[in-house]
Amino acid sequence: MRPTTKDLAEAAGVSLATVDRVLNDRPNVSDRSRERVHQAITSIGYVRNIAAVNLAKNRTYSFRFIFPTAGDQYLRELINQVHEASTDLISDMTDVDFDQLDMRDPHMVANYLSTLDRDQVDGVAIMAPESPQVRDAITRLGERNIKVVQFLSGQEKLGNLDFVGADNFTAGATAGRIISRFLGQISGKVMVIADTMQSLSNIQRRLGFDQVLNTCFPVLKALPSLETHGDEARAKRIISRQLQHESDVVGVYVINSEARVPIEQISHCKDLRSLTIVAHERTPFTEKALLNEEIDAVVAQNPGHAVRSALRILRARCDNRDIIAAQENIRVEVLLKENL
Amino acid sequence: MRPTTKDLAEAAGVSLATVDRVLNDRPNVSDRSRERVHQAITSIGYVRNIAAVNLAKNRTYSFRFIFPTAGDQYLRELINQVHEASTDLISDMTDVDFDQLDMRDPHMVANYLSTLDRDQVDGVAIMAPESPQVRDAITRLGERNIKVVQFLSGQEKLGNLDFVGADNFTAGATAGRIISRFLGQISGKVMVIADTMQSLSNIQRRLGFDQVLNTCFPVLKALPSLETHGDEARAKRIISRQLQHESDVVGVYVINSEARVPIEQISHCKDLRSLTIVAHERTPFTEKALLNEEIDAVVAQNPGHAVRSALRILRARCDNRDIIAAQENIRVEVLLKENL
DNA sequence: CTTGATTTGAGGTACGTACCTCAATTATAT
DNA sequence: ATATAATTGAGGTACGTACCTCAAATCAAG
Repeated sequence: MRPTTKDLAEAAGVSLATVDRVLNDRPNVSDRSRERVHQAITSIGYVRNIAAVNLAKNRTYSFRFIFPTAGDQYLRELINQVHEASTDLISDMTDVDFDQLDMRDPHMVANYLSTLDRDQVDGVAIMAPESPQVRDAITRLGERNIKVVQFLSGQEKLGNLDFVGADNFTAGATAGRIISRFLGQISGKVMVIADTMQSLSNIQRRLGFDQVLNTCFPVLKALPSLETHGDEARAKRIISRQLQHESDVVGVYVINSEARVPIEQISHCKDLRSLTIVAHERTPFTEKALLNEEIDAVVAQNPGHAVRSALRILRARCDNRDIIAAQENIRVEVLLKENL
Repeated sequence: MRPTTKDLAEAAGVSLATVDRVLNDRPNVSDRSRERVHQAITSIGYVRNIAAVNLAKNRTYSFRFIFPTAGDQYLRELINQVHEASTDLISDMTDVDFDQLDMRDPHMVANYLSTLDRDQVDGVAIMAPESPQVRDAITRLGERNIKVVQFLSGQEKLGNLDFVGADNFTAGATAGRIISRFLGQISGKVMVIADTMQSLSNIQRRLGFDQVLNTCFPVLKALPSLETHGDEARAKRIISRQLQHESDVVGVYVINSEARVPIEQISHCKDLRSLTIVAHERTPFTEKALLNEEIDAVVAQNPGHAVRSALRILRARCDNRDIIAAQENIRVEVLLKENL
């Protein structure tokens, strides 16, 4: 049988009340008593029974994901994963929900965050772009003791805020290597398409991509980023124009997670199979395109892992527990036709 | 507040005792009462409080991994992961340990399994090759109500036994696509090296590999598998002989998880960087070789995920809970220099 | 030594569920 | 209708921890 607090009290030569005071950081304990309890903990190998703690505290957890309203298939998949996590965690005294905000209005986002109440929400996972207002609002969340993790965006480590998501420089570099190795000795130009280059994630991916192409594969030239702003008409215009101007495009890299629109536009001008195309994130579209061999590889981060990781981190922060860094590291995955 | 058994009894119009009988499948409950309780469960949304259940049952879990004695770096990493999981789960009333057996002696393995006692072990994760004796012993473990998952081996679904591990056909096919795409239009022969081709996993990887090469990349020819039997001298002999006989070897595929020995042998005869090499599993050796660009890609399954997945499944089986299939699916990962 | 503050111990209740006993009620077979 | 079996309810204890109160013991300062 595992030692209990009672055994611990006995081993430390103090009363249960004192053990309780030490374990829960209550005042009025002499240094000597505290020391003796801590020694006893290691000597008899006492480990708190979490089930009993949770029961006694009768604590429930309530976490919320905050997503943008925009977004196509990948966002939908993230929301699915939140739903799944929600049903999985219900027996764990944890409620999970989400909200969607228009991230183009930082003032509104900050406003929303300032209305969050500690009585209703213990922690939030927020997928929002950098902005001073939002940053301040997040800081004030922390002051109200609402835990925050930055979710798949930002990553500009503000303070000691937790971040969940793959490293975007790595993701871009991985895309760069795949596109280059798949092209072999073929030389030419590579189109780079993004929704926006304002976002830190996209900038970092671009940096990683360029670094690999420049240092390892100088026969390839990466063109300046085209920004679609999520606008289908604009995408069509700028993509077709570039394809007319540049004669020897041999590859395409779609930086942001919603690859459907740009690649559909390219398919109107060129045979996709004649290009080497790398996109990000597994979606119904990228899956189908991989199977059709219309695109060649997808660099992805597992959305289910990301959601669960964010929740584990929030939970650990609420309990003042350490997080297992190795487990929370979101990998940059490479998906090919075969390993979907 | 969440409804408790008391609320449930009230809602169902029965006593707490009857609710308890229904929830824990005890005898002597009329169909009518059972029905009313079940209806009340859904109508008030009752969910068992797991913390309280665990506390009341005061149950501890004890799981054991069973590994081969042989093996090099990948096995060591698996053992590390078992240690980590062990410390992570200690606060979850779960003990985790492992044993190593000489898998070349199926009789001894079967014997070991037959000595396992339900009082000491609730479940085992076995990494053992197929064999009639072992299969029988596993069946008898089930009869003694010890839960079993097949771990990273076997996969010949015997009965409804759980399997943890990536699909090996997929893994081989993925290796095939990478090696072929990386070679581009280069034609030539591809060496295939394994420790043994007796193992089902290796056979399946080879099948997947051949399928991709044959159907998509006919300019490449995969040579017959070389079997090293884990013997360094033998590896040296057969590898150098093949490299002398076959003039146009352009790629190498190492099927089994311990790539160190075969690739070191190849390096004595050829410049590794002039070959396109794909191996399996992330180990200190493959990591270093990827960074040096001596090997080009690694097809891997995350050992930490695998260990945790096996433990989650064993735990779920002990509690007669369903498993979340999506979460337990071990992915075939592709590792390049950039996304290590 | 006295006074007041700090520290300690004893004992209680609570959390939600499991599991037990025993008596009371209801259903079924004869 | 009676005997027997099946079902139900009431009430208890237990799990390990948190958190509370109150009195007793110890300590520090004057």
